[in-house]
Amino acid sequence: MLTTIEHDLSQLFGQAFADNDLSFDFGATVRCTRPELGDFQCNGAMAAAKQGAGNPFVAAEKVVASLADNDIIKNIEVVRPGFINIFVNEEYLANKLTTFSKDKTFGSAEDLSSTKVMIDFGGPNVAKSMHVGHLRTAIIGDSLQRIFRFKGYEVVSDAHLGDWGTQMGMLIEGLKKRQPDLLYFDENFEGEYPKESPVTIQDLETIYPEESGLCKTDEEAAEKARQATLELQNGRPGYRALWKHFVEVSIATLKRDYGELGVTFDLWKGESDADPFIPLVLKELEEKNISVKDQGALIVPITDEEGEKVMPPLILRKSDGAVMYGTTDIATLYERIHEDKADIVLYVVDGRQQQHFKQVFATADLMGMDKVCTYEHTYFGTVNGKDGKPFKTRSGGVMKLHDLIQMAKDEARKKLAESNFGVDFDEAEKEEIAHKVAISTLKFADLRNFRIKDYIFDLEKFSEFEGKTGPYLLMQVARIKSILRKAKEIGAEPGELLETSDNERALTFKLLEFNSALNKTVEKRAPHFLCEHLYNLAQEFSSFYQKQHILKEADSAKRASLLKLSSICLNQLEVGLELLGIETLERM
RNA sequence: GCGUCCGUAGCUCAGUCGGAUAGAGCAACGGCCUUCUAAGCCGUGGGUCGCAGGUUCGAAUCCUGCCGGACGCGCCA
Repeated sequence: MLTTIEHDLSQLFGQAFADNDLSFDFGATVRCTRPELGDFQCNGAMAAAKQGAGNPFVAAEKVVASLADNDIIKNIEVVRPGFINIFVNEEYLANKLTTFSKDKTFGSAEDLSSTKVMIDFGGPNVAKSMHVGHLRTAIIGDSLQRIFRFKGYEVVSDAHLGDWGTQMGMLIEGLKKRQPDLLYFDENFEGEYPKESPVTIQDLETIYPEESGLCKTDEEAAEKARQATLELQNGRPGYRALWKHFVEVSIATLKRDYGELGVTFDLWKGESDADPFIPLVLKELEEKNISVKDQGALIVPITDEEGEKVMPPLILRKSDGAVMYGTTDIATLYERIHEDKADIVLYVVDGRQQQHFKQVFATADLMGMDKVCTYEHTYFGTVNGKDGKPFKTRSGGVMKLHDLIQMAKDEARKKLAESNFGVDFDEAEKEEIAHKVAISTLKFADLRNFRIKDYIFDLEKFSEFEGKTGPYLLMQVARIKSILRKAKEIGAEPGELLETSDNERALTFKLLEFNSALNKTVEKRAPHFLCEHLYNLAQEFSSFYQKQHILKEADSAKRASLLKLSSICLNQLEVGLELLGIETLERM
């Protein structure tokens, strides 16, 4: 079992506290906030004092005096009011890093394969092409699925297409207006419908916004769309056949867009797949007296313990009989629990839907689903433009994802052309570099911000290649690879890690922080902790490599050790970037 | 009106189950390429952590109130 230094020290100190009749938990030891004072610090004595253990300084000294013999601590000091500062010895440090580096996951994976996590992200809608609004859920969701798998969970991701709501009725009515003679609209038709779709994705992308706009002002058109939706849900054959074409055409395009981003899903299910479970859910809700009729609709009132209404109810059936997305969400959750046997379901969906998920989850709780499953709205903030309003193009339109990627690529190409590098690279490699740099820029710029907060994403940010960015990390990876290649050419290979020197100390500690960064990422479902770690790691390497010329090191054992340290660093950077969904380059 | 979230350097953001002197990137200024990739490294300046109370040996972090901003609020998703 691999244990971190923090863990080893916490055990050691915990025992010392226990030996003084104080709680073991006071032994919790963390990295020191002030590196010049120590590598690690234990603040337990002060916490103990608060709970009546007397003078914290005295308590700390007692604890230190009763520490067991160990090979970890080089130097220890008690500072008022009761801090215990620890320096660890160099040999222990090198051994620790050697042990961790031998594990593919740096000791962070656990056997969690019996816990099934379903991650619902993407949520693209049929007939709508991907735009910036879909960027966050795709990037964050994809990163989370990679991270949870890496940690050892069984993970299933689902795109959960928006394919069952009123927009389907709008599309049907919109198409009927344009091509009324299609046999899908003939109620008396009983033959086979064509395999070939009557519409392209371009058609759908034209029809949807027009109809959607129309329904906002034209009550008659809106009513027709609602009616068509209901008929579709009730199984009218022509509508079902048509709808299937809409979905297939859309998925093909979505797969292309997600492919460009490097995002994949295990399942391409949609709201419609929950349809068979809707009757089951409605029946159970009725039998348990959870649902009630109200103003012609079937609803679930959301109340607190006293029965006071705390928010609007969840609407299961509209007064016209059609179901809503809350209904399909409940039915989907039901399916995920009863069919898929999910233990945890994460919804990586915009924070503006918090109330909706509270309604859905409250209903699920009433049905007792919380007894067998944990469900969370892993929400994220809005992507805003420089004006603080949701991001738009200069002309005020919605920025398409594809265009966004092209812009980032153009900038990357420009930057590559300006630099001294890559002059001898062929066009294909330059193109690969431009693509990976562009994707890394977009992904890192998004992931480095704490999920739940809104953030400003302006055009300049796409072309930001300096500082705390994706390309910076790709650069460090390329540099280390280059060093290792050159080392190989002169016959130098990574070898055994020697006792950690002063210049390697910060880098070594940083490498050993991978675990806690990853655990925090998992615990909070927030990849920015991992981003922060990887950036700091890359910086530490840069700093280390600037101060010490590896290939010019005359002592071959020392050189082998430095190469080893570099290769561990490379490995951790590559593993970490992969968890963010960022692909690395051999050179750039 | 009710509810949710946010307010940290000129700008963009970390840090928030209480710890020591609040960090990073960008922008500004000053150094470093005949030396492993300068998309880099080293350094300088820059802060009433929205405001006011409270709890504590100790508060950006916890509690209360206020101010400012974003978002959501029965038959769209």
